[in-house]
Amino acid sequence: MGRVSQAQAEENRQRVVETASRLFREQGTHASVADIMKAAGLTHGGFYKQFASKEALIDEATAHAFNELTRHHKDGLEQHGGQRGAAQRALIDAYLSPGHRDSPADGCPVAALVTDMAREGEGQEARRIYTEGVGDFAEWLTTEDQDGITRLCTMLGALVLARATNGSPLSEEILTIARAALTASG
Amino acid sequence: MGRVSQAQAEENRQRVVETASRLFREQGTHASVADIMKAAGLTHGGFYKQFASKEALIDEATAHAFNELTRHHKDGLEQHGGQRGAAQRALIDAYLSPGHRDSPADGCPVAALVTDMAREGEGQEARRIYTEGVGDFAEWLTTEDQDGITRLCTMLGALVLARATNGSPLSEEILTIARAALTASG
DNA sequence: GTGCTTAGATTATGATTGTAATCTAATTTA
DNA sequence: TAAATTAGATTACAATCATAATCTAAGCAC
Repeated sequence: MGRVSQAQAEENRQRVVETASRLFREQGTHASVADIMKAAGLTHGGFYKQFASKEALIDEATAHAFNELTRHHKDGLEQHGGQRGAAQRALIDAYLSPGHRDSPADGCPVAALVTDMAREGEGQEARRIYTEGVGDFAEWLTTEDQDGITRLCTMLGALVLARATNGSPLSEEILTIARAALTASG
Repeated sequence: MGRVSQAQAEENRQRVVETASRLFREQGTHASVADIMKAAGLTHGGFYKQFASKEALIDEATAHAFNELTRHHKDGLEQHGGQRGAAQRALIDAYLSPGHRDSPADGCPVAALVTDMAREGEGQEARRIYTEGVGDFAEWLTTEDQDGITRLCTMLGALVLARATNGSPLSEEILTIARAALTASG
């Protein structure tokens, strides 16, 4: 195939970013350019017409995932009529659900990318975005009587541990116990 | 060079396992066979004289790291004259120290491998060992008034988040706040 | 509508990967 | 000590990777 309209091209580019954002969360940033392009319905050679490098895509895909996360938090707050406490409790329940554990691709990027970011170079834009996102998430989780950072650590730790032990009874236990601990205190 | 004594060969093999155990924690299980062998002072071609596959090495290296962890816990308990509470407090302080954050290679395998294990196939021996290790660690952290699983989630979450945000002030904050939260309650 | 431009397909490149065969020198074993 | 064995080095292989040049058909400006 040859050329495509500007609008179509922009839509395709956006689909690549979305697809990458999902595959990176699912497989890590080692997910190959070829796989991403194929999953987006394109061929790998065309990639460099739209992106300067794979690193640039990682940056954009990370930003995209965190924008989604912010929107998700906003929506949650709206759905509970602006009541922060209720929205937080609902978030915790969803965060520590088997569904979220089993679908990292469209789940929390803080959890899905945590190890990839730790291994990324310190100068990467993706890391900057990630760090900013962690701060925002922690702030969002803060209540009068409990710190958001601690709550985030417990939630995230439980989720990644439940994923790593998935398939064993321990995985379910982790989700249940962490949910109880988090909803009891805050 | 040609052959080497059985004792030397066994020592070399063990060094490969130790080196792999460190590199996997530092770089993930994507660390290449060639890199591991080079770091162990050998050439990559000889690898398959000692190991059936890379997967077999991942299994052995994971087991090795968890044996180290168990020994570390035992030593900690001994150093505090068998007083569980004191040993636990010391462990938490060390776990959430900048030193541990900055040295994943000889740090906790539960934290370092968490994402790799989540992405590993469910049939892998390494996953079985990992899951078992998580259970042991949680049990070790249990007190009369607090569940070990929750404490482990908070500790591990804080460590991996501090690593992912390393270089920013938030990273230090995460360590400090999580340490305070964990030592206050238990 | 003609021609310039370009998104995406095709193909190529050099690096790196896991795996394996072959070689060689030294250790075993007989 | 001579023969059989084998740990590790060398080399090779097919697959996969990020990147890039080239091709081509269609959009777009004139």
